[in-house]
Amino acid sequence: MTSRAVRKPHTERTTAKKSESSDRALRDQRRTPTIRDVAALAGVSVGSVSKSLNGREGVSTPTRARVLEAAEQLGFQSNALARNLLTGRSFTVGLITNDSFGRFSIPVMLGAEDALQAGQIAVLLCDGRDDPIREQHYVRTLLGRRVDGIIVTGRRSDPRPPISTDFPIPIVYAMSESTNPDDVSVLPDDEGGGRLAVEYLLATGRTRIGHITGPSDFRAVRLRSSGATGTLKEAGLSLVGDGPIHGAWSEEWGRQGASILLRQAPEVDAIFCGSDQIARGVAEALPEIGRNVPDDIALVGFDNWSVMAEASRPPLTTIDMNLSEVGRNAAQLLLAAIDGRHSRGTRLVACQLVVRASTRAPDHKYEGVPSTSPPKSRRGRKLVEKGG
Amino acid sequence: MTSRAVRKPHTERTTAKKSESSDRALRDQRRTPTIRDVAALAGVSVGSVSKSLNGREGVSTPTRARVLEAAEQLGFQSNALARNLLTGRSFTVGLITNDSFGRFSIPVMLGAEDALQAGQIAVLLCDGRDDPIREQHYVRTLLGRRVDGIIVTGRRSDPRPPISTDFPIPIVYAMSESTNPDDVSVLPDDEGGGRLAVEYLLATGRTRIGHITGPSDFRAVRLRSSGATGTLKEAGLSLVGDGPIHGAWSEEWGRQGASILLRQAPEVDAIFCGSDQIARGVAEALPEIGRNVPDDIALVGFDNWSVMAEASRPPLTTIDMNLSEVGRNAAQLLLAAIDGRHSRGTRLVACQLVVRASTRAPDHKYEGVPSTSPPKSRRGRKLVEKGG
DNA sequence: CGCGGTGACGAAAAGGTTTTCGTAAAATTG
DNA sequence: CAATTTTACGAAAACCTTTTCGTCACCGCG
Repeated sequence: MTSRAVRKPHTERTTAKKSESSDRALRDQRRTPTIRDVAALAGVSVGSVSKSLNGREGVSTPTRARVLEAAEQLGFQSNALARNLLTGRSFTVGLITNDSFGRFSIPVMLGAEDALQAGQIAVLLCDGRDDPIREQHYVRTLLGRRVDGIIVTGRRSDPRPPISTDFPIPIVYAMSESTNPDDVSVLPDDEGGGRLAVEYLLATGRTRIGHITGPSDFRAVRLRSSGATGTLKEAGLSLVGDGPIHGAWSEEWGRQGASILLRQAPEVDAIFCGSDQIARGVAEALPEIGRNVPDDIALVGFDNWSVMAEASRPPLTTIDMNLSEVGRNAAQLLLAAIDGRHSRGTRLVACQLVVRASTRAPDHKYEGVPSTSPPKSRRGRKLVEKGG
Repeated sequence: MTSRAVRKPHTERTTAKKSESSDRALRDQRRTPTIRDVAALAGVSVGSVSKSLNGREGVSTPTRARVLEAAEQLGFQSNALARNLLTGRSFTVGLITNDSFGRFSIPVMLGAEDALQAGQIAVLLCDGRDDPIREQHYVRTLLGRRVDGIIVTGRRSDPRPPISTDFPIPIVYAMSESTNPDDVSVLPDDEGGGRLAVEYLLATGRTRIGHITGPSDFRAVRLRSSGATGTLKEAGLSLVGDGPIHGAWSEEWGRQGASILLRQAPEVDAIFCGSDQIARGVAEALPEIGRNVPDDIALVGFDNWSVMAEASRPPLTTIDMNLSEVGRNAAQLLLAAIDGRHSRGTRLVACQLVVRASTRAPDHKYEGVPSTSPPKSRRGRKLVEKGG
């Protein structure tokens, strides 16, 4: 370093500043080192340190090496606060969840977190608790923190009002659609899931299919039903009994629903249920009524909630909503929007059939790999422009 | 504003600057307004705006009102990045989770988020996935973002190695203890939970108690067992059969375990299970062996996982670990540490008994409110200095 | 009327980084 | 060897806010 000072008279002032900085660094060693400390230790200016550390050109190889070594030695870590202030971006997005119970939004969150962190973006977690006031508070806080975007997730029976119109940063709604058709939403394809279930039952030779599901004021319930009935219709069939049997999202309801359906339509040979919980209740009740699963009656659930589907006797064939894929897609759309590539409308993520013992076909007719329908290439790419 | 300028000649330069800033504000209206824009609109300096907005003294009432109105009009929101850079604090903590399945760490997370946001602190979410490399990466990132502290949560069978020794910011481990006794950890009181279960069974007149639980290499399993056996010992009793029966964390194992236990000890009149899943399996199997729940055999689970405990037939009496309380405590300890009030050692959060039909006492002898034992005042305040 | 005290406000620095611009040295060319 | 280009580096501005300090005006009191 001395040789440098000799070689370059104009660095004298720098050298002076350096020793001064060194003193400071010595004085309080506990302080996390700044770029100035690195500059002082390497005997260069802060500008050169910045260039070296960020791989920019305009600095010679030996200098760069010296800087890198100094940074290493000091354990220097660039202060993101300062950098973000300068760039005006925080490299952070807000994640507002409204599903405290968490069963649905957790996989979505983790999928989103995964996709975002791959883009070097951090996630600020906010639990909105379905409280609009709390949510607005979070939105304000997030704006104050200059997040680059916001993901809103939550399980709701119906589309939700948008957080705000004319918002300064991009928003993506995951698992909960905004009522504003210009907003970007990502949802599981509940209707496609219903189709998948019935297609598979038909393919395994079942024709007298019943449907026990959740409350009819859930949009997902209506979509799954319409997917199921639509597929039946195309095959010239319809649901046995008096159509979909609506009740609560519980095993208890599954047990009740089973006996109701069996009374309405004793000829039933397959039941498509609106959730794994319901399906499990049905699986428990059927043997008590004298029907065997899957030989007498095949059973398909919904959610692929493994702890339910696997613990059921027999384990449940079910529809997986690919929730983490929903989260990943939402995050990718948000990243694109942050990057200026805006989109609009609702995007559906395809569901996937997971086969377990509750539908093992009595005649083993169905040998295909059902989870490849719909084709992989369409997965998560089905874009439906709705409204507007 | 003009009157101001007249009254105070020395503000002329300011006035000039003001119009210049106004031009800038007009030029690109999309830009989020800064404190300078507010200052320009209100006709005061940025310093005065800062004082007005933060409720500091040194600014007259009319001026303050004018500033507030200007800020309102512009929708001004103070840039947290700049403020944090100045204070050196980010008012953010990192939350590293290692329980991707989420059933345990989600309530902890939400409890922590709740407590932190009450302290105006945001939460950066990181999914460590039990991968040390990934975890280290997150730690680096978090340090770069200058978080004020870190909470590490995760479900592990045993204490985990600390993230780092000699760390510049406070760390609290929640639901997973650090092997370093100087670190701060918050855990549910599994042993106390075991005591609670057996105390209640004894109080309802059961004396021939069996124990079916999870894998013995889980620390929680050993603690729950020892709580149970300890309480029995104090009553001059011991577990029936050959002691704790270990198996998997599944309903399937519960079913198997039930028949094993019944073979070992046909006289059993109560079973304490290591999880609700196991208990539910037991509840399913017992009637098939000809034993009624709760009349012949009382059943207590662990976790209070409502979807399991309530769907079981009969619904399960169980032990609630107060997980969100664990999270809240962890957050409060972290806030205290950030505030300079450091602590050390492991803190246990008391469990709580939740009574449902699986233990309804045949003689209705037990009428107390069991969930008040241990006393509320002790909840979450039991501090155990371990190690060192 | 003059003096001191007080209150209101502006100017400026600080916080750590990136980026631009200017300058000096080195390298290249004729 | 002179002239020109290239390269390397330092200085300084910019990002936005908070806080301190200095200054000016006004009020009250002697």
